[in-house]
Amino acid sequence: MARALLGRVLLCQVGGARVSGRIVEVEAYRAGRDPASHAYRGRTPRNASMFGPPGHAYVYFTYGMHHCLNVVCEPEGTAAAVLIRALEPLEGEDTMQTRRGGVTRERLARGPGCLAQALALDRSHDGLDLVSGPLRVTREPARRGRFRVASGPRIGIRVGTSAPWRFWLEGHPCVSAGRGRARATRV
DNA sequence: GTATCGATTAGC
DNA sequence: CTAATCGATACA
Repeated sequence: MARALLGRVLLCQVGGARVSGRIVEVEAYRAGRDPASHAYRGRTPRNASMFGPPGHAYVYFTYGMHHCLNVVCEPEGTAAAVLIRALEPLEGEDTMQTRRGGVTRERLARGPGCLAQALALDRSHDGLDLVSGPLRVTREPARRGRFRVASGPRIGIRVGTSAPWRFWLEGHPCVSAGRGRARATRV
């Protein structure tokens, strides 16, 4: 599921503007025994949407200042999700520039917290239907251009670090980390 | 009730 | 490397 999202377009029409970008980096958080998953210790008000229907958003707040967007994957009752870590901006670059404080195009949505800021996402968007709502992954086929899919350990976690469940378009300038020298496995 | 820690980021 | 900053979580 995580790899299937790479190269697809995420469209966001919240906050009175239309913004979109191509997904270039994701991480998978598995159901069951993935200790790095927010759902590892069961259902709470925070992670409830992870246990909800697939194809919906799980947006969480962390470090007292950042929001992050996930796509819920498994059937209702099974908590798995894909964290969307970075986008290549396509539409609404000006809007994203305003929200992000005038950083370079490559950095507009590079990193999960930056991505949510560029798209103006917060907890009010938790649970949104990503198929038909104002925030959605479009149905057009994935376009990965010249980029190949690479994989490696997930970022920013202290448990579950051995699983290579981070996937990105190798060499893409909008990927948040490990550009060039990352320990990566070609997929 | 208090203490600790984040699926992060920007800055030094 | 650390500060920022606050909700969730762990524990007394």
